[in-house]
Amino acid sequence: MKLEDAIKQKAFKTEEERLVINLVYTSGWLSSEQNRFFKRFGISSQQYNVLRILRGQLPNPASVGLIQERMLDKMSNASRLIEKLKQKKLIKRSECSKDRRQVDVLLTQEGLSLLNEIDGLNGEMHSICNTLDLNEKKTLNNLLDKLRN
Amino acid sequence: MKLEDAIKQKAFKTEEERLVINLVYTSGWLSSEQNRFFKRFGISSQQYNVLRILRGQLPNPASVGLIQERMLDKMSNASRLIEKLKQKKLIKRSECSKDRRQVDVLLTQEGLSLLNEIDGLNGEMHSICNTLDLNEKKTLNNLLDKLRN
DNA sequence: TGACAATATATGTATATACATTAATATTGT
DNA sequence: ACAATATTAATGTATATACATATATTGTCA
Repeated sequence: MKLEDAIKQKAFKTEEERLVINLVYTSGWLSSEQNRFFKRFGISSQQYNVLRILRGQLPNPASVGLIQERMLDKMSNASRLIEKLKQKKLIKRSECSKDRRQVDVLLTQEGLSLLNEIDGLNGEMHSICNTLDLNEKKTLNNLLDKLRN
Repeated sequence: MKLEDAIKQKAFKTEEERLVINLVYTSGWLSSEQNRFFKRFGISSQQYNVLRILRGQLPNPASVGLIQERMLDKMSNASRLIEKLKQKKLIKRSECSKDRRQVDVLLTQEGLSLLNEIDGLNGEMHSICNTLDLNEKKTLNNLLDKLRN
């Protein structure tokens, strides 16, 4: 849906104003889509992000700090997400022997299985951008990179 | 910063995967930028959104439902945002005489003044997209519209 | 060594989102 | 008219983010 119709606004003063509002609106749309996808697995998209980071470190554990550093949103609170994932038995936590301030966080077999299950549905998750052809996806990727500079 | 460096991931399997992650990452980045901008005014970007919708209705009041409908993120909870804005004396609420289920929400003079103050800094708020030239902004606007279809 | 700074993680509080439910009021159909 | 249904807003609970602070441990340097 065109932005103006979606938020029932007639026009925007400048291209900049429209872009900022378009970005905010698209963020919300994306977040809804993502959460809807992950809901059937009983996790949030943020928790999925943590699980993927942990898989990327296998067979090694990861510290909370490393997870936080690699998270898509750097300001979020890895500590509490990890606590939730532990309650779901998708990860385990243990004291790091080399530095007792740190904790070793490691995927459980259950967590790994869940990731594998989700992998099988990656196509479905990525289908949210099916409205764009390959060139448009590349252009959008480049523009988003450039925007953040 | 390039996405791969930002989240310390070497490569993505497909353009779709990179795009989805890029969108999520850019959403978080944008949200941080926005909240940093609005912080000095003592409001959140979501509360600003509500104030703007109310100004758009002036001199008429708006119902909670109308606000919710026009919000950038449709799933958020207008009722509680309105309560926060009322505490800050930026809006006032009164029972709607035509339909006693509804409430009339109206900007106060204080709320209107705040919006005017923020208007003066619109340039600063929109400067987050200064890294793009006008054509790129137009292209990005179009691609975001198309993405959500 | 011993004081002080730096680091890693956890936690408290405030705000926002997601979803279900409740309460009051309005509308509809017979 | 009145019973059933729909609509509007508020609220309860769970999750996540933003920021400040607390606690334990490690590192540094005089």
